Amino acid sequence: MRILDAADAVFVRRGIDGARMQEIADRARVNKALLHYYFKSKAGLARAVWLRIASSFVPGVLQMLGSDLPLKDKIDGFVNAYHTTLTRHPYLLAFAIWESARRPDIVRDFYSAERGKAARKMIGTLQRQLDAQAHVTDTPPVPAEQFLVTLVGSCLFPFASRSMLTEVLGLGPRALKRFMDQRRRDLPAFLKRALEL
Amino acid sequence: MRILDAADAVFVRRGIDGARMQEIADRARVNKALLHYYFKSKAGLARAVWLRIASSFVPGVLQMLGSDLPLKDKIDGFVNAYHTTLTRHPYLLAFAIWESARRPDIVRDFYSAERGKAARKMIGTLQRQLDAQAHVTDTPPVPAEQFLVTLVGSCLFPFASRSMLTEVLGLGPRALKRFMDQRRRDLPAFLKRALEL
DNA sequence: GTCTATAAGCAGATAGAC
DNA sequence: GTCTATCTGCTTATAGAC
Repeated sequence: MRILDAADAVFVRRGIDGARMQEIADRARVNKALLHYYFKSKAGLARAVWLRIASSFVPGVLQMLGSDLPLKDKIDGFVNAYHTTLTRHPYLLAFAIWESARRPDIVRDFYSAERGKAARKMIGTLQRQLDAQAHVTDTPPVPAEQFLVTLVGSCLFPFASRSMLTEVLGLGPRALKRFMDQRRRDLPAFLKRALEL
Repeated sequence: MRILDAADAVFVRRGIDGARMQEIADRARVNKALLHYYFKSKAGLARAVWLRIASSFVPGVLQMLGSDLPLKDKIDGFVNAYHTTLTRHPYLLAFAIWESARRPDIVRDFYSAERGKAARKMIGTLQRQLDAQAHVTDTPPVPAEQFLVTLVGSCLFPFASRSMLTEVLGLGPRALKRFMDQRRRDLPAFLKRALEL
């Protein structure tokens, strides 16, 4: 739908507060009145956009992590998947972080009962794999929740903090791309090393 | 200064676009006109707040990372420092991520020539320590930039994504606190394990 | 369903008294 | 320096024609 695509682009770049209905209308080549006709209010449109984004970026990965793939393949799969999509959508993660912090209810809105249950089950599967690995290496097991957060954080964070990154590391656009390409290769190895995988 | 404190609180919670000069004035117990008298415009006030925040949260840590402390102590120090300050300022990181993504110039504004140089020097020190460690373990050296991003990302990310975290993991406030306390203890160990420190 | 026109309210900014 | 009062422009939202 043209309106949702336009709204997505504008909300993600400007934030819900910074977005203007007029800009969305222009981009969708309709007029403001039509936005209200379909979505009632700016908040309604923002909600629709948010749910669409979450639906397209979260469930697939949750399912993959909950599958019976070997742990190392999950790490590779996760890093590759988000490197691909977040490279294509550079503003998306900062938007998701900000709006989810500002309006926690829109997150709860998305994690309905079923999705929450699926997530819990995914954690269980991950934990069994980590326990098995701990058995092999004869070390204390790593809690699945902690590992998940480390994986997600170390993988996603650079996409959320690009401008801070480029300044601290002093990278131009070219060097930044090289850095991220290297990261896609090296991060999985680093994480596996911590697990002695 | 009362105005800056009030502006800080309001901007961090609502974002620059979502903040209202009236709310800042009320909180500072002055009137809107005075805000403009001191800071000229909303943008000017936001800039002042941003620089104050960055000055108080970044340089100390950069210096610590560039010191000649042993690598393991730096990891501990980093994780402890940010767990303390971000627990005290729960909205701060999401705000920093969002505004730095939306207005990259305010980041460049802060990383003036000297600070950029200090950061580069810090990376150099870190790299020497990682090289030495690679020599000890007889493994390929970890690039300092990559390690830094992994450290920062895995440590900071949960503070930026609290609401998503609690939903995916299904944690209440109590359980979340336990999770973060455990993380403060376990994350340094996990990272050291990857470096075989 | 899609448009034009406009209402109603609010936010940032300034003038000017004290 | 600090206040009250006010201006100006913009933004969401609706009314109503087609």
